[in-house]
Amino acid sequence: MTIDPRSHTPVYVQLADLLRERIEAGDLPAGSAIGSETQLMQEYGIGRDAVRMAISTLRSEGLVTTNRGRGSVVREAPPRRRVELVPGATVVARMPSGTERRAMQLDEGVPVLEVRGPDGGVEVLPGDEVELTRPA
Amino acid sequence: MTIDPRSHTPVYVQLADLLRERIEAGDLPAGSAIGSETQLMQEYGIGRDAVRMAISTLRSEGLVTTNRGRGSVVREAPPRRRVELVPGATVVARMPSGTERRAMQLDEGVPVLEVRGPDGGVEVLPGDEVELTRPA
DNA sequence: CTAGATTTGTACGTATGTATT
DNA sequence: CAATACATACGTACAAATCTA
Repeated sequence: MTIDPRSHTPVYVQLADLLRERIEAGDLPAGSAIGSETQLMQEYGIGRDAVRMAISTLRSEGLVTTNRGRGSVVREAPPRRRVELVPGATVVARMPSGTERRAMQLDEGVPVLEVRGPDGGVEVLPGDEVELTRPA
Repeated sequence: MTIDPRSHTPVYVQLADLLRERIEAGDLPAGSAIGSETQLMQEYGIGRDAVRMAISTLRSEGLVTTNRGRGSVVREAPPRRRVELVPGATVVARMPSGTERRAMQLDEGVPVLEVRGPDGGVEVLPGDEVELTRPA
């Protein structure tokens, strides 16, 4: 699979799709590097903008994490703990605000679960560490 | 509140924080325009990159939606329908993949709820249209 | 420990395409 | 048709964090 600069689909979308496939196929396992910006630029003959936008897309999908000076690696999702939803509770999923995300130390592309108990109390849980359950 | 280009916090983060505050304070109600890129560039004396990165941040938080030729407006969240979590079900929240997002016509910054029933069947729900409930 | 190379982050510029008004 | 507005994509430059020799 390669990239066609004359396609109607943007170059950065093509690169994002390509990398996403490789990740979901297990070709790029969790923790492995996806290549530096310079490498990807040269490998596909595209500009830095396109590379950065592709990586940004994958970051916002929670597929990779990026660190300055180190590069981007396929994200390793933390183990999920089961949280039982108590009777009378309601839940909504949403993205955290910037300050919220920094405070909870969430990676980009990780939603939160807002659980409202029957007493009206609200609890905000990291969406990548939790699996909600209703016991049988 | 204004923007300081010499601050250690990046200009685009400052602008995103500023606009987020105005949105959450109700100063910019749902449906209202946040101003064009050119307007924001001139108003704060910053470059187009900084403006676009700030808006991109808010988009990925689900706070605004952007349309080509029209501009960015504060996002109006659709009404949530209550979905009862059946006994024995489990739920995780995650971001949709690019193809998934396009197929479900989800705005940027909107997570999905992946509900696994006791029979093993999986259902993916739009995170902005659903409120999960466990009846009392 | 230091110096340099690598890598991403921020910020600017230009140009062109596409959708809406 | 023209003006406006965002999208894509290229370029440059410098800063900051990390890694390596």
